[in-house]
Amino acid sequence: MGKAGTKGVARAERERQIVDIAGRVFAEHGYAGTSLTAVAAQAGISKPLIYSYFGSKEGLFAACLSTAGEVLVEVIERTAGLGLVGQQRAVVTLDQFFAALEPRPWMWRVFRDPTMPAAPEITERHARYARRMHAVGAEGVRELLHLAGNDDPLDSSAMTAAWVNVFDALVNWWIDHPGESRASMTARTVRLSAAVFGPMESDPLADQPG
Amino acid sequence: MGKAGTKGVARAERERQIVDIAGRVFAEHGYAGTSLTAVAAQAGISKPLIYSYFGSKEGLFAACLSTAGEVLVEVIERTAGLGLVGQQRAVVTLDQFFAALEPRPWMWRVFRDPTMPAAPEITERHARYARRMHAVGAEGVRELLHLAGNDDPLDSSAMTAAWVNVFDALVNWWIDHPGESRASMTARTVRLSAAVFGPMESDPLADQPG
DNA sequence: CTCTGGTAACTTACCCGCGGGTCAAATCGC
DNA sequence: GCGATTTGACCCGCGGGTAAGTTACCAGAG
Repeated sequence: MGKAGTKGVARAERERQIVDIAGRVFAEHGYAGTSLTAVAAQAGISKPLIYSYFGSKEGLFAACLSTAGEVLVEVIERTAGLGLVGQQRAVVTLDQFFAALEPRPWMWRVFRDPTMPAAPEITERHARYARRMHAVGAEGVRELLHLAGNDDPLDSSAMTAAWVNVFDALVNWWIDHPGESRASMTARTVRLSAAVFGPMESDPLADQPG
Repeated sequence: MGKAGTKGVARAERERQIVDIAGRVFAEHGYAGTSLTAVAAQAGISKPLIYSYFGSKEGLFAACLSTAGEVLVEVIERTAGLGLVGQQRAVVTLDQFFAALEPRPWMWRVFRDPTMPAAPEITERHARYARRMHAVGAEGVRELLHLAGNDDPLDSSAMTAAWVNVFDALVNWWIDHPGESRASMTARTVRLSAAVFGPMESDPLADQPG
């Protein structure tokens, strides 16, 4: 594009901007289907700048992955700490996730990208976040199964995978329906949860943080 | 590898073999992450043979996709025709899918490959199968929601997406646990379904086809 | 039964563009 | 001037795709 030379954008700020745009592209086409030329074009900068800041395509993806992982883990652990149970816990967790993903929906898809590189640096980092999130989800699932008299660990494992994918479906459905607000999505999950598990006693969202 | 010249394998048989191996590789690495060189190596043949039979990488994927689509649509439509409802319908459908996927588990992942090429020839073919499957699933979901007094079409759409992903989770969990037989998977879904929806009145698998 | 041509089944060797990655220079703020 | 920021131009391997030749099988002709 233009000439060389600084445009007065500090490194930290530029890095944030690149991560945000790269996240969007990775989310749309997957890691394997994304070219850094495309990312650079989207960001309005040149490819070598990305390499100068992130070292490699994997490095850039790792930065996006860390951003996503930090946010998602924070949300799920904070929500789990509220001490809710059952249906209410599920609905509030979803609501908090929608809130966290509203500004950057790409985080979810990047975190679950099936074409993620197999480099140990990436897989280990991903596994660290995934393990923490999985632990929280599995705890809730065990609780639910225990109430039904089921303590089979493999049942719990399969059910946790199913629950995570329900999550995934709702987030993706939301991304595919940009007209829906966070509030309307949460109301929807309340209705759907009631249809599956039966109605709840009280308003599940009373006194929840914004 | 060896010399040129026919090895006495008829075209139809070779095509089946290539589709089966390509399906496995596509399922493992996704369309975007798969190279035909790798597929040819796996199949023990050379790359031009694949091109001579399938024309292009997209053509090969289309063949895998059609194989998967035909099988999956047949299963879901046949099962829907049994006239079951609610929990029983869900469990029996899963059981029939496990049976159909047992010999070629790659079919499910290929059909749901998010890195699938965007060529109209592919997307249209996929959409045709997906629409038929989706229609069956959506019908069951509408039924369930209607019983709970909910007739919102968007709720139904979101719930159908969630249900399909539950499916996806269980199939992938199965693929990741090769020790599990179809029977043990089905027993597991019965237990999990009971934990979520409450126990069923009768044996859901009485008199079902093998 | 053999010879011969045709065809179907294959392979080696290659082309070419795309995309990851690098170098050295150019430009700007201070 | 000096360092941080930024770029155009380039290298190179990988992977999709192709051209042309090689081998085996199977007619039918003699």
